[in-house]
Parts: sequence; C-alpha cells; structure tokens
Amino acid sequence: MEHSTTHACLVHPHPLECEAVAEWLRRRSYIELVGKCNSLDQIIQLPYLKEVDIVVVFAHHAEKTADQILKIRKLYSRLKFLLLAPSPCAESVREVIRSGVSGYIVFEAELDEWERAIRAVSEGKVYYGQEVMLKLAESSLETFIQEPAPTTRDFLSKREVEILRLVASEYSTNRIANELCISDKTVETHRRNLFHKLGVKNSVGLTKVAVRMGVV
Amino acid sequence: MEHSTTHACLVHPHPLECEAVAEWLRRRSYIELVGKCNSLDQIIQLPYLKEVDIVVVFAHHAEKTADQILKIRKLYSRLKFLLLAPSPCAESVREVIRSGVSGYIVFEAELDEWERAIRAVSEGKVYYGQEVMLKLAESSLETFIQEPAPTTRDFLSKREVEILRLVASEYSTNRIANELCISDKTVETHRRNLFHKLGVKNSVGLTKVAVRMGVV
DNA sequence: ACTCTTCTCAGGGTTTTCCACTATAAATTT
DNA sequence: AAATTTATAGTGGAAAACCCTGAGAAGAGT
Repeated sequence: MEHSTTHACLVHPHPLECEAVAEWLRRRSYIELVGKCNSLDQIIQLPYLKEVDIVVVFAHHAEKTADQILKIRKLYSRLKFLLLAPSPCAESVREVIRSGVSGYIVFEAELDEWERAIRAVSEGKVYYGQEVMLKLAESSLETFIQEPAPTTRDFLSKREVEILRLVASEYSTNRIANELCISDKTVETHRRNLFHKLGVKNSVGLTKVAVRMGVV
Repeated sequence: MEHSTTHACLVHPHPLECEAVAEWLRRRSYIELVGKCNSLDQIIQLPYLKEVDIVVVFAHHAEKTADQILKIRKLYSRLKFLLLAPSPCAESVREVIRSGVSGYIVFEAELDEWERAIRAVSEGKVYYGQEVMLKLAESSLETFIQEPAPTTRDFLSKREVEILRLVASEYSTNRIANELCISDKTVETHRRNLFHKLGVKNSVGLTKVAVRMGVV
C-alpha cells in the first residue's frame, strides 16, 4: 500500500516541545503530520493510527523505548520508527538497532542531519546518525580488541596529578608548597616536568589539560 | 528602563527543538525573540546580548544550570531567567530558587502554564510552576531568599572576550599585544579588569572561565 | 551638556613563573 | 643487583605576570 504522501505521528513527552516540533514537522513538504501525543503507550489508542506510516519518537531512555517499539512493531509491522534519544553507550546502541527502528539519531543532531534522517525514513530507507554509527563501530571493535587504551593519567605520577590539580585551582607555587609541606623548588620541578610531559608551555596550558582530564 | 516589547533569548541544547521552540516563541505577540543558542555558556558571547531581557533556558540538570545562572546574573544583573527543567527533588528546588530565576516550570507543563509563565516573567513578575511550588512547600518551612545580583556591571566587552580567548590560548601578554597591535600595558589592564569582572585571581582562573564559556 | 563605559597607554613597583642545570634518597622495575 | 622512575631540593637568572595609580580619547546613552 503506497501513500502519495507519508503520514507521520509525533511522540514527545513534553507538551510545549511536542507542539513546537509538531509545527516544525507540519512545515516539511515531504511528510504530513497526522497526530501527536506525549507517550508511546498512547499511540495504539489513536484513532488515526491506521493512516500513520512513521512514528517520530523523542525519548530519554533509549533502551526502554526500544523495547516498547519492538512490542508495537510485532502488532503493527507496517509502522516505521525514527528514534531521537540522548548519546548512546556502546551497549544500548545494539539494543536499539535490534528493536528495528528505521532511524536513530541523537538529540544534539544538527538540523541538516535531522532533515536527512526524516527524509530517508519517509522514503523507506534506514538512517543512523554519526554518533550512533560511531558507538556501533566501537561496540563491535570491543569483541576483537581487548587492549585498553592507555589513559593520559597513567603517564603522570600521583604527585604530578596532585600538583596539576592545585595549579589548576589557581594556587601559587608557594601556596601549593605549604599545602603539601614540601619546598617551592620541588613544586617548580614538578610543574616543569608536567610542561614537558603534557607538551604545554605554561600553567594556562596545564589548566586546560586538567579541565579536559576532569581533575578539576 | 521599559521596552515596548520584551526581548527574549532561547537556550536549548538540541538544535531541532531549539529551532522548533524558537518558532513557537516567535509566534507569541507579547515577546520578541532576538536570538537562540544551544548552551548557556554561549550567551555572554552573543553580540545582541545587550538587547536581551529574558533568557528562556531548557536544561536537564537544574542545579548545575542554576549555578551557571547565578554566575551570569552577577555579571548581567539585568537579565531575567525562565528555567525549564525536569521535575525537581526537594533539595534542588531551593538551589534553583536561590539562583534568582524569575520563572521555573517543569518540561511536562501544559501549554497554558507555559503561557502564564512566560507572560509573567516578561512583565517582570515571578512564576513558579505547580510541581515546583509543591516541592518547595514539601522541602521546608524556612524562608528562601533569591540571591541578589550584587554587581551592576554589564557584560564583557568584545575586546575583553578577545583578550580572554588569547590568554586561554597560552599567549603571553607580549604576544597578545603584538597580535592585536596594542601596548602590553593595555593588555595588562584588560587582563586585570577581567580578573575583577570574573572574580578570579590569575590567568589560570581566566582559563577555566574561558573553557566554561566555550571561547576556547 | 553630562555621565558612563570602553579602550587605550604609562610609570614604577612586587611577586610569580619559567628556564637550565645539578643532585640525592627512596621506591620501583628489570 | 642494577637501572629507572619518582620525589625531593637547590643555585641563579631572565621573563612574565601581577598590583596600584592615574589619565586621555572616543562613543553611547540620558
């Protein structure tokens, strides 16, 4: 059964965003929005469900939602699903793909990725976003490679991490020396070693590394 | 200072919903949307910030966001904030109120509550949603006080943001001066002003602010 | 006109950071 | 046992950062 236009239904848990996104979808020419609701549970009760081709689902719990989608697909195999969810972890991404969604992108996707996804799904194709593909690749690599990537932290000694933390906390060399009950010169030496190990030229550089490493 | 129309800025982490909600807001007659972005950190860089009266913030972590709002309010005390967040717990709700937001409602709020909230805030009033009030009552009998924005100082100037960026890029004062074709003394003065405006004591502090702001 | 802010620059100072090189005891690894 | 790494500490010096003060010009706002 081919429709001339694809009929879509939107699911978003928040009324305002549901309405707002619905409006946005209504302005797309390649699909026609026939309904919206705030929960996936509600869609099988919708009177216009038989007209729906695509369900666009916003959900914060990808796995739980994938599970629901799988159940619904067993009853209404005609329905296609485009899932919008937070950035997935390597485990959940396989669960979601297994549920048979036609599209899966992250909330943070840019508008053009959105357009591509919704067009692809409405044309009967499949679309997975960049982040999803990445996690998928990552999860399949895990089965082949057990080698844990050496972290930057292993490279630094405990003391050095401590110094790094204090430097990035706006402490002066003198203050750090007092705090740790060691000589200023020792602190200076540690700091200098950190420069070389981390390939930066001053404390500002150290601070950025510290922020990236999460020690502050 | 009264504007004839209230100027709003939208913050939503997800590009699509940001765009969609922005469109919805543009159709409200009582406010005028002048800008949008995906992160609260970005707003102080916006060139049109001086025109903004209200910032409508969608955020998943209410407390973290409240903290950011408090900091921003210390620099731009003129700004009003309407916060949209998940249902709060009894502890976080006080933190959020204390941050001085003018409005606070949950994502799941119905459209009419939305309308009431945004109207109230744009008229200079305060609006807390039903769920928020409930949690507030539940949390305590003690008085909650909104944190006053202590400084009347306005936002960072363009030049200051530029200096901030270069400092956080590990540039020395001298190098910055050459880069911008101004005197070292001028750069020093800017840097010192940044210390005071941002409440930090050295370049390491500036760097952390810069990272948080996303200028590096 | 007057105020406020920004951007600019300077003198003259103190403190901190950064560099180069050396060095020793302790712990860890090989 | 020997070699390496870590943590400690030093001398001495150059560079940069930081502090305080003052001040003129340009521009925006009241």
